[in-house]
Amino acid sequence: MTQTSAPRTARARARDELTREIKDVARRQLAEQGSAALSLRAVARELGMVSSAVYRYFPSRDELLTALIVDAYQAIADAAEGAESRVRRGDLVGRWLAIVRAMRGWAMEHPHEYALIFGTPVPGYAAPADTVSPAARIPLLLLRLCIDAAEAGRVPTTNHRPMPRPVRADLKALREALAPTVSEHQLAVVLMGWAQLVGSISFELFGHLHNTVHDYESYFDYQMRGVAKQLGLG
Amino acid sequence: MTQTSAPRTARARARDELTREIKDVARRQLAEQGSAALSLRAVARELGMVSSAVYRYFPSRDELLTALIVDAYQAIADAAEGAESRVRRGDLVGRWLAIVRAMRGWAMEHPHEYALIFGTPVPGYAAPADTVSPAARIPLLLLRLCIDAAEAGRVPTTNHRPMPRPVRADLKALREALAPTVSEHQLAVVLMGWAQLVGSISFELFGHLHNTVHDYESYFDYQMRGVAKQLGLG
DNA sequence: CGGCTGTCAAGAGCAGTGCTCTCGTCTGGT
DNA sequence: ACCAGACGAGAGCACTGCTCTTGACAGCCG
Repeated sequence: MTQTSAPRTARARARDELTREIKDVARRQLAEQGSAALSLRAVARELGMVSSAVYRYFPSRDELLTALIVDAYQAIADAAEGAESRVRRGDLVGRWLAIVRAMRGWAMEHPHEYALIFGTPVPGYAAPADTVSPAARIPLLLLRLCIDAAEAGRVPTTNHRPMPRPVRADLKALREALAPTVSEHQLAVVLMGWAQLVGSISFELFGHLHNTVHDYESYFDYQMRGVAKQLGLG
Repeated sequence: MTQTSAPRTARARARDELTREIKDVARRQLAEQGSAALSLRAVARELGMVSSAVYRYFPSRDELLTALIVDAYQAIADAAEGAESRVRRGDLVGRWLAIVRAMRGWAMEHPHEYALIFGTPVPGYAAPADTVSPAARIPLLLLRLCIDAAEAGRVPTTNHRPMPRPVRADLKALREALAPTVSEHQLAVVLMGWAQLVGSISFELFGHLHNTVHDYESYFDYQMRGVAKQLGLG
């Protein structure tokens, strides 16, 4: 019953290792040609095994894809958290910029994996429960940032527009579940900031700014500084 | 050499009709199961022909998909333009809301077609030139709206942040090519508004607001009114 | 230590895909 | 009336995800 990192039996060790190898090869193929081109048979071929053997480790192609999705969520969240942690906690704008730049950087380095988690959901595929907690890491990171901002006395600059009742109700429930100390307005602003962040990266990555903007990085920075201002970070 | 709407020969007429039928069936299959499930063979089967015959009309599956993409761009632009045209031209916020609501409505009715044009680009697929002009229709519509706003003396509410030199250069080139009368700042704001609009619809459609927001329509309206304010529409 | 049980890789096979090539047929313009 | 070109049908190739069966091996219990 020892849950140590070293698996008990040689069989179990081999199984873990092979599972990891399959994921690694799959991730490489995914990175090179995109999710649609990810083929279980091709993975098996590259590993020198037969396709049916892979099914001992992943019951279906979708299952393998889900494992990669979870990994991708973790990887981009690691990048964001890592970058943010290296900034002085009092520097709110710096923390925000660290997060968004890390996300954009990761997305540029792993476009297909980014597309896997923030692009069109794969057809007829419903995200399993395993994905929701990794997916929430960055939003929660942003929320903590805004809580710190609130504690420092900073509030969103957007003039307080009247909020429709159903929106207020949704945000109230969310607030009570996640962060009782922030206001509905702050939550609304952070949610919009999150959408704007992901939308911005996707826009660039999916080519919607082609022939429109050329210095993407400057434009992204400019845009994200604007969002930081909206968030009331500085 | 008569370029009339009625095709010359019976053969040409049959060809046009069949081309249209193929697109219709393909669009239906696309709407039902998404782009990945679009199969030339299935389309052929439904039309009572053999798969190779379809290749007389579309040289490849990608070519058929491109035709559907162009149609989708035109359809959503038609919806947006139609809705906007029914609003009094002096009502700037009304025109903006008409456009964004029409876009969202069309997206909800045709999620897979929306995903085709605003989601992850299909793997290894470079948008052909035929798509760029239909794709630009809505951005240009928004630009005209902002020009009207400028003529009415309305300017973006965002306090004029310093704009990095490369961003200003990009926007200057864009401005001179499209709308010499607007300022770089207005252009920047309309570009961000466009990104926020598409990002917002995609976020909802791709399920990123699951368990977060429940009354999507109210939230969307609330958010888009905020963007209207940023755009300086009212 | 021996046998039983469950895991494993391998192979064959099914149904489906995009796409190509060939082969008759029929049509439209000369 | 003829003939090039368009057309539909069919066979076939290489590929996919996935299932089932078969035989070999490892790990556990008596």
